[in-house]
Amino acid sequence: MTVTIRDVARAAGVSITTVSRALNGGDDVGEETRQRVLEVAKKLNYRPSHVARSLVLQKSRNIGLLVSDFNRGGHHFMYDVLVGVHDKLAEYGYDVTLVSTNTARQQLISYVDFCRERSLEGVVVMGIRLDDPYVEEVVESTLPSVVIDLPLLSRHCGYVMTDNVNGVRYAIRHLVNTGRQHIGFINGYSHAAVSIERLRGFEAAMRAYGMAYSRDSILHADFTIEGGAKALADLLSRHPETDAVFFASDLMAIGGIQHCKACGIRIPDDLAIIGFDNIELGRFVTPSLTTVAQPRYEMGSDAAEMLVRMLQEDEQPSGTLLPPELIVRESA
Amino acid sequence: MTVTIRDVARAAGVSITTVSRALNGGDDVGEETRQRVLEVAKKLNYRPSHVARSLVLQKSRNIGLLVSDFNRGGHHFMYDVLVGVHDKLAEYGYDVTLVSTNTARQQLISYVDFCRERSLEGVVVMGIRLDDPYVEEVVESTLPSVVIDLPLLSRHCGYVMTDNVNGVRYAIRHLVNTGRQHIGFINGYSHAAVSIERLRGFEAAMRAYGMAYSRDSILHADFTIEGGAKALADLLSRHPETDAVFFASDLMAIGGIQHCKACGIRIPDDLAIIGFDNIELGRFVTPSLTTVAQPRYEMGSDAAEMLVRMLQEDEQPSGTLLPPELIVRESA
DNA sequence: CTGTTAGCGCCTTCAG
DNA sequence: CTGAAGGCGCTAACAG
Repeated sequence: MTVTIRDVARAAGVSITTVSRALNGGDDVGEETRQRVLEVAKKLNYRPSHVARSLVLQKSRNIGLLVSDFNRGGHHFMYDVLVGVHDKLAEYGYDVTLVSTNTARQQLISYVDFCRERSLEGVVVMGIRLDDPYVEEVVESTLPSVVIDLPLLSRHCGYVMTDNVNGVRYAIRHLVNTGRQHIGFINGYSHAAVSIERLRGFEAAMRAYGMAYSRDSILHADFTIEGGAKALADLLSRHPETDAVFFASDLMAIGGIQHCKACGIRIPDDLAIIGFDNIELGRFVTPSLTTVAQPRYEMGSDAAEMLVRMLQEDEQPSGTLLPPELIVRESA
Repeated sequence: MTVTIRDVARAAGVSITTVSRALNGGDDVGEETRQRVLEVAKKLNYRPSHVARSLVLQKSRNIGLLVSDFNRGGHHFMYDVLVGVHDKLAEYGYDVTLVSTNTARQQLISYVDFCRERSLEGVVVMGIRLDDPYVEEVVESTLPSVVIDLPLLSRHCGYVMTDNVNGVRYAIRHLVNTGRQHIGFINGYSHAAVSIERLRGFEAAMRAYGMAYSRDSILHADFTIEGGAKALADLLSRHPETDAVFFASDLMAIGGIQHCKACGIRIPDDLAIIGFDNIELGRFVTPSLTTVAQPRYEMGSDAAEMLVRMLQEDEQPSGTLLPPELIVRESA
């Protein structure tokens, strides 16, 4: 049925060894022998078995893409990252196997064991939260890994994420440059890693641009539309003088827009609004949303690249911050 | 380094064979022997190598998820389907490997050969178009496959897609039930498979509900927002009496909404609008979009299920139509 | 009930 | 330059 290296050897009248060498570019094969082998291999449409090769080489050239909480939202983000990971890995000749924490949990085995069973050489992790029980495993295991969007760093674990601090700074700078005086900030869950960074970015930027702000013009919401609307209502009741608000996510910002519409607040005339994430939706709301974009595809491909270097060049993992981009639309 | 079956055998004082049997639930092992083996295996944290097992069993328990045109538009569609495929396959103990047509093309090998190299037992195909050169290969190869959203059927190839005809019918029925008299239809590319079905559905539904319509109240656009807006303008200039329009995609429908806003046409009072796809965006536009939803996750998991049955029960592939759902919001 | 033997398809010393 | 032999980790007859 399937044609193996043995069939090629027989048809070419040489040994299996010679076929292996000819196909893998060994320099110790006669030129005409090699040609003959190549021809035969092609005629027979021979495909070397990756499984057999993996077994003997003890390398699978297969990398896991661990998705924590697979079926939760966050689609835009995940899909783009996934494509970036895949493309880069394919470029280097690695396959990618989908791994979900759910599956491992079901089978009651650790994710590292899950990967070991499959001889995965490394893992790109995405969608994981700081309070996820897997975090410890990822950081401490010797299985090479690169985490996306969470600053986990260890001997075998690197990360790639957006430079949140600068992302926030770009937004604030834009608001300052367009003459805003009273800038509020609606952040996400206070314990989320990105929230902490974005808060840091906000404070740093406000200081850097010489803007005063009070502690209670910084609110927290839950990353949802409703939460954003409610938080903005809150903020405005405390500080009616507010003329600009930076939201730590687009969804919350859109909630803010809806609130303004309902209250007759004009955007951006009365109030400027900037979000964070650049979800597709932002282009289509009215007014369209000014936002800070994360380079999703690049985050994936850079993570993949780091992992490959760890694997092939034995490079140390590191933390990479990717530059965000301010996308100016109508809302600010 | 890694603990193999041999280590377990030694530690338990039995032969490799016995370990294999004990672990795989063979009934020809003494109960106490089995217990001892299991204990030792657990203590050593032994994990059987899938690679080795694949080689000897000639089964990889690995399925490819072929994504045509990977980096094209950020399809939420793709992501949901992908998750559905993964979950179902994981349930049955299959791994899923990402395969993109780009990669195969780059390596100048057919996608079937690509899968053969990796010993993939079958493939779920998504994002492929009727005019894709891979279609022929998918249909004719003996590699078991299930295609999503394209009715390809052969000895080794089944499909899962949304029942477009009924989806359209639900939309039309809703318009009729809410008293609309002059219903227009803005379809997608005329050669796209789904467009053909949706047209069929439209005509059948109009007939079934006794609604008159003229040929030129059926237009084609290109699935984009701009295209939808333009097509609607066209339609209304030809048929000013139109009081409802069904769009073959949400994006086009949103274009329609924008056009109406620009022209002062009130939705749904003057004109009812229904889309197709249930993209996330639809919930957030104003007015929010009534639309026909496809069961994306189920499409993925059903496709996976069919494939598993083809593999395990040697079942014939078939064509499955999944029921769509009308989601009524403000626009109609 | 248990161990021995023979591979799965491939790569890699080690001898010619 | 080429081939023979051994083995990667595991399973499956075939004997005891």
